[in-house]
Order: sequence, then structure tokens, then C-alpha cells
Amino acid sequence: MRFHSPAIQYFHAVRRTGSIRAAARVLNVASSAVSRQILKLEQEVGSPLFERNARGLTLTTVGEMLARHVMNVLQDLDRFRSDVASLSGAWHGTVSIACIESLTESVLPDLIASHRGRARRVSFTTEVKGSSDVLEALSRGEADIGIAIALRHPPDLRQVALKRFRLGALVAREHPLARRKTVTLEQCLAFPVIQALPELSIYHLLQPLIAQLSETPEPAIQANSIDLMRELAARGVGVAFQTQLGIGRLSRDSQLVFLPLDNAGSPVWSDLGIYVRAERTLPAYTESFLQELVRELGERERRENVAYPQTS
Amino acid sequence: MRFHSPAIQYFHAVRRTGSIRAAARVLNVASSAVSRQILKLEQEVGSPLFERNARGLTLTTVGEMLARHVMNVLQDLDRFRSDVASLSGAWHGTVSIACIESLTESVLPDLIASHRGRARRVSFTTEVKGSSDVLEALSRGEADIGIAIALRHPPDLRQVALKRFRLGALVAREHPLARRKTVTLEQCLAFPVIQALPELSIYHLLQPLIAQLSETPEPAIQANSIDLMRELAARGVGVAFQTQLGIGRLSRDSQLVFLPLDNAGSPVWSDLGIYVRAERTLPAYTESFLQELVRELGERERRENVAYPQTS
DNA sequence: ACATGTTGATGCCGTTTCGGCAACAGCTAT
DNA sequence: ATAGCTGTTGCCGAAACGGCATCAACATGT
Repeated sequence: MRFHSPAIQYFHAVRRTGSIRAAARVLNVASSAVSRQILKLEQEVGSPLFERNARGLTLTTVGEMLARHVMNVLQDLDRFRSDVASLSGAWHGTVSIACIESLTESVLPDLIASHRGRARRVSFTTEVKGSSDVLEALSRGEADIGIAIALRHPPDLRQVALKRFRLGALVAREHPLARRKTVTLEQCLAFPVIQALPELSIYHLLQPLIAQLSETPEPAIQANSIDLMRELAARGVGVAFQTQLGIGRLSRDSQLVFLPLDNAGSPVWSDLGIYVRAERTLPAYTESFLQELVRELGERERRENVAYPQTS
Repeated sequence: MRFHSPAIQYFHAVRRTGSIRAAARVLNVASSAVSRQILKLEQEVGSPLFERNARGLTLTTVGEMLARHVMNVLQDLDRFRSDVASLSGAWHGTVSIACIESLTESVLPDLIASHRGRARRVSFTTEVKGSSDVLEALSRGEADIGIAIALRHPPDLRQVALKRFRLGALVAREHPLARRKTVTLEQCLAFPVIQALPELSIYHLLQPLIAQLSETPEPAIQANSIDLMRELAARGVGVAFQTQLGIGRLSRDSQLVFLPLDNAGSPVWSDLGIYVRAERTLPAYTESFLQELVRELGERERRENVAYPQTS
């Protein structure tokens, strides 16, 4: 199904790879063919689309505009294809997800497994990144659905849903804090803490709170892996901070205890946003999964608020 | 600037004209070329796109799906072009408007004139239709902006704004009703009335109210032109019904008086919706005009509510 | 400073695609 | 039955495309 002129496809490949020859390799054509199509495009637009650096190509301003258009075209073509396919009953396609690490423990594997159980022809691609990288991948068209901490998102993205989860401390069952219902930051800082590095979004959630305190204690351990932090906390090394989402049902049968965090008497929230490219209609199978994702996250949000009712 | 494969453009032309030969004439190519491109498209999609009737072509279900995709592509191409053009400072393009007749007296000419005064390179195409035809033209991609009575709109359209205006009676200055501040339907029906035909949206606004009355009096005159109805009312022929919008400042220095309509003690509203295709990003110049349109209608809505404050 | 590997651009040439002309079959309305 | 419309199909010239080899320009490594 090759509706669109080769120039469109070639341009897209060159933009992604950042090089004409690399694009030619991906497309299985001669580099000269790619080069010519790009030149032809630039002639028709009347303005260069790339800046030729010795080491490859970089988009110019008009190039970025065209990139946006081409992305819209190709993504909408995907949707059209899926619409036609779903007409003959066969759903197949790939849902591409970019998300932060909190989802990998329980939410995403559960959802994907259950969805694959019902629609086996739909495959998945997931990539774990930092919050800002998630939004960036989405903007560049490298993912269909993005889940990230709800910061200010760029205007070319649309926030489909916003769910808030409580931030909390994670300690071993034998930890002195383990018997409390909730904890404050000060209480936690009396013990060795396992601090997240700036590349994790938890860092940016806790940083403003820590800055409010009179003293900024030395963290015992710094890490950039949610998993590692959790395992360290289970071994009694110290207090880790995570959203309840990252724990799932693990907290029941494991050595870990989750303690909702309070600050100045009110809970500390972590806002999770679900994002999609704004200028786009999703394929049916992607839309379907998106609905389930929103529903599931809403369900978890509700369940947690029952388990840890707001104190205020 | 011809990025896209001829098949796309040909398909678009065939869909609009409903005939291969007619499309060929529009495109200035031989009909055989168009025919082949369509056949090639159908082969690549793997399913017929048109039903061949003896008198022309009609879209099949997959054809309609492709039509939607092609429309998205071509409209987004327009936006890209305008983005590039606005980069070099020169705004030019065409804003295509479909609207109901109420706007033609004052709102639209005022706005277009003022906009052309500032951006002379932007041209306009306006088409006056019935409310449902406005929405249909928008769906088919034949207009960029639509203004219609706010009925239930199809899901592929987006309601940008919703403004409500009072419906009222229009009578000559010497008419017995002219001294009143407001009127009810019963009071009007005591006199000869100029009734709108079903093709005008006013008909559908008044019909449910008339049905509530005990008797349905014979209308003196039926017409399908807002203008004609206004002129008839000015000559004292009878009572016409219109939204305040259709009158503008004419009511001051003319023979006409506008009397807001009350029904069961509360005003009768006419909801005006501004619509845009949902799966679409507007070109900069269109977006700019749209903003002004929304602002202007909001302004008029506010002004009228001052002139005729709500009685309830 | 030199060699090497990379980048994108070009000239040449065979293949593919596209478009125009004319003729065809199918249908409709007069 | 005739005339007028429809879409389709061979045939052929023109335009576009892709592949190969080559070139100049630049970066990197020795």
C-alpha cells in the first residue's frame, strides 16, 4: 500500500536517521535516489529543508514544518489502514507506548497481557524513559501513547487524562517507621534515605519539599532505578520514595511497607498524565487500548484513595 | 508544490465531481489517466473505492474511509503551505465559510471587510446554506468554518463556540405591536405572520412552540429568504420572525422594530454554533479569522443581552 | 600533515511509471 | 434506434525513478 509519493517517505526516513545514506540503507534504495528526492522536495517548497553538516543533516525551520505535515500524513495513513482492516474483522497493528518506570511493575504488564489475551493480532512496543523524554518521543512521532509525570506539556500534545497518586515512603517490614499509617518527610530523613537521581521524576517531586526544610541531609544512597531502590529498601538499607503505582500488589507478600507521605498536614501527590499527539486520530486498536489504560489508571486511583484515605 | 502522488489528487477530484471524466476536465488531464490512477489505488487498497453506476461513481465504505484520509492530508498540506508562507511574512490563502443566512446582513460583511483591511492577501469564499447543509459541507471538506444553528453535530465536527441570541418578531414601526417591549407568540398570531419555510432554521426553532398552541393559524405569507421576510415586514405586510443577529443596526434607522419573543414567561433562544472539522489544524490565517469571528459573535451576544435583558 | 572513512551531490543509463489519443462496451434518455 | 454520456483498455511517446560509479568536501585517526 504505497499511496504517497516516495519523496514523503524518503523525507521521513532522512529526518529520523539524520542522514541520507542511513535512510537509504533503511529504505533499501540507493543513496542517490534519496538525495534526489530531497533536492526535488526542496525545489518544490522553494526553501532548503535540511542544513547540510559534514556529519549528516539537520532540519531547518521549514523542514520542521514539513516534518510535522509528513508525520500527520503517515500517522493518519496508519489509522486509515487499521480502519480498513477492522472492517474485515481482523485487527492488527502495533501500539507504541512511551512511559516512565512507575508503570512497568504492574500496570503496564497487566494491561498488555489482558489486552493480548483478547486481541492477539495487536502487538506492542514499549519504551521506558524519563518524563520529559516521554513527551519528546511523542512529539517526534516515535510513540502513540505516552505516560509521564504531568508537567507542562508542549502544545502539540493532548492530555487525555490526569490521575493523581499519593507519593509515599517505602521501608522494610522491620523498619522503625513501618508501624505508622503515614509519615512526614522529616520523620523519614531521620533515617538513611535512598534518593532518586535527577533523571527520575520522583526527584523533581521531592526536591521542592526538601528545599523547604531547614537542613538538607546527606542521602545514604542515590540511584536511578526504581527497581533497585525498591530492592534496597526491602533489605532494610533505608527509606525509598515512590508512588504507590510502582509497588502494586507486591507490598502485600513482600518485605515492603508503603507509607503515604504527608507534608504540612496534606498528602503529597504525584500527577500522572496520559498523552497523545494532538493533531492525530488514533487507529481503532490504539484507541481501544488507550481507553483501557485510562480506565485502569482511574480504577487504581480510586482503589488507592480507599486504601489510603485523604487525611485533610 | 506537488508533493503527493497524483493518485491522491485524482481521487479527491473524482470524489468531489462524482465522475472520472468530470474530474479529468477539472484536472486538465485525460480521463484515461484518472481512470488508471483510481484502478491502481483500488488494487493497492485491495478493495473497490467506488461503485460504478452508469451515471457516475459513488463512494463505497472503504472509499469513504480513504476520502477522510485524503481530506486530512490535503487540508493539512494547506496548513503547511500557509505556515511556510507566514514565515516569510506574506499571509495569503483562502478562508472558506459556510453559514446560515442570519449572518449575511451584518456580522459577516463587517468582519470580512475589517479583516481584508488588515490582511489584503487573504481572500474569502462564503456560501449560504441551511443549517444541516452547512454541517454537511464542512464534513465533506468544502468549507473551513461553518456557522449554523446548534443542532446535534456529527462527531467529525468540533464545536468551537456556542453563542445564544434571542429570537424575536420583526414588525413595521406603525404596527400595533411596535410599542411593546416584548411579545409572545400568541400576540403575534393575532396578526398576519410571515412564516419561514422548513429550509430555514427559524422554522425548526418556532415549530415546537407553535405546536404547543391550541390553534395553528394560517400563515399569511411563507418565504425562504430572510431578506425578503424583512422587507415584507418593513412594508407592514405582517410579523416576521428572526434572530436579532439578522437585523444588526438596520432596525434603528429603518422602518423596522425588533421585539424579543417570550414563551411561557421565558425568552426564546436561538443557539448559534461555530464549527470546524475535528481532525484538522487550521492554517494560521484561517485560525486568525476564526478567533475574530468567535470574539465578534461573543461581543454581539453580550451587547444584545444588555439591549434586551432577560426578563426571568 | 597525511591517509582514511564518511558525508551529500552528479552524470549516465536502463527500467518503470505516467499521460494523451483513439477506440471500445455499457447504459440512459430522447 | 439514435445520440450522448459513462468508465475502461491498447498503444506509444515523455517524464520520472532508481542504480552504479564517481566526485568534492569535511571529520577523524595516526
